[in-house]
Amino acid sequence: MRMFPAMRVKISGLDPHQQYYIAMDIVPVDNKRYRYVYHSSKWMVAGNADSPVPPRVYIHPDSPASGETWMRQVISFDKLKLTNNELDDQGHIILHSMHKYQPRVHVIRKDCGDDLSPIKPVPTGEGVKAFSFPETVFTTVTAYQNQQITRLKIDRNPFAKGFRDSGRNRHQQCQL
Amino acid sequence: MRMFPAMRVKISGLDPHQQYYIAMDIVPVDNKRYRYVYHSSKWMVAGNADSPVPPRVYIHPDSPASGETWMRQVISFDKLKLTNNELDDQGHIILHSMHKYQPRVHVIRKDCGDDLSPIKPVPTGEGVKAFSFPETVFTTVTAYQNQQITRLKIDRNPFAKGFRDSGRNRHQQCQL
DNA sequence: CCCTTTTCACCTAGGTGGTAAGAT
DNA sequence: ATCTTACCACCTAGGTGAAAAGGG
Repeated sequence: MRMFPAMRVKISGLDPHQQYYIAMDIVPVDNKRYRYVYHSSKWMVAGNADSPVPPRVYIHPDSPASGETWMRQVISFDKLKLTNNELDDQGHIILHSMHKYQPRVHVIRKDCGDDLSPIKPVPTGEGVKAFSFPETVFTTVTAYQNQQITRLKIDRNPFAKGFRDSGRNRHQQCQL
Repeated sequence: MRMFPAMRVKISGLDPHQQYYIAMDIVPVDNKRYRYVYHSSKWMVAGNADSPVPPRVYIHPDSPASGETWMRQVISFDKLKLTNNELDDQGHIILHSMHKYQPRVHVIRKDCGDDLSPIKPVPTGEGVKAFSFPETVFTTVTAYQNQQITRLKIDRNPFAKGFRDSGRNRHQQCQL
C-alpha cells in the first residue's frame, strides 16, 4: 500500500545539465518493536526488532532527469508502495509492522547509478548523497491505533472521500 | 483519444547491451481528404488534404532501455494518444479527420537521441531506423462510418464492455 | 488479548460508444 | 447534408477505512 501523506521534497544546488537519479529507501530508526498504549496515547517499547528484511529502493519514476528538471518541480513520492510481505515480488518496500522507520532521499549522479536496482542497497560514495528529515519518522501498523491519524487520512486523502460526512445514505441499496 | 486496436511489434537484431529509444510517429499516406460512401462501403477521394499539422512523436514510455529488454517483450503502443486539436498542448499526436495515415516505428540508438522530443520530427541518419507496415494504414474519423469497425471495437476493447450484450438491463435505474 | 487478513461499499481517474445538439 | 462536439451511462483499474473473520 501507499504512504499517506507522501514525502515531497524540493532540491537545489544540482548541476542543471547533469543527469541524476532520485531514489528513496526506508531504514529502521532503532532495534525495537513497539506497541501503542491507548490510555497514555504513546508508543512504548515492546521487545526487540524482528529480523531484517530484504533491502528495497524506490527509484523515482522521473529518473533519470537533468538537475534543471528536478529543481524545477516538487518531487513527490506518492507512488511508492509498502508491504509487510517479506516474500514480495512486486518491488515494494518491505517493512515490519509495529516498528519505527525513517525515509531517506538519495540523489545519485547518473554515472554513479549503474548498479542502481530496486532490489539492491543504494550505492554509496562519490556522486551519491543521502538526506533524511527527522520529522518524517513514522511507526508502521496494520490497523490504526489513533483516531487523529484516522481523521487526518479521511479528511486529506482523496480516495477516502467516501468516509467523510459519514452517516447519511451509506447503507442504502437497490435490488433490481 | 487512444488508437484501438493498438500497434504492437516485436524487434530483433538489436545489440543486447546498447541502449535505445523506441518511438512512433504517424505520417500522411497521400495528399487527399476522404469521405465514406455508404452504399458502396468504400472510402472515396473528396478533395485535397488539409494543411499540415505540427509534427509530434510518441516516445515509448519504457525508453530508454537496452536492446535485450526491448527484444524480450512485445512492444505495445496502446498509450499513444491522438487528437484533432491543432492547438493541443498535451503532447498528443495531431491528425486531421477524414485523412489516411501510416504509423511508423523508429528505433533510435541512445547516443543519437539527444534531440529526441515529443514536439520535434524524429531525427534521421546514422543510428536511427524507421519501419512501417502497410497493413496498419488507417483513415481517421470522428464518428464511425462502418458497423464492422464498431462491432470490432465493442467486442475487443475492454473499456467498451458496457455495449456488449446490448439489449438487457441497460436503461434500468434506481431512484433512492 | 492483540495483531493481521479479507471483504465490502465508496471513492478517484479515466477509457468506451450512443445520442442529441451544434457547426459548417 | 455531413461532420464535430458535449454529455451520458457503463465499463476498467485501483486506492480508501470499516467491519468481520482469522491467527498466534
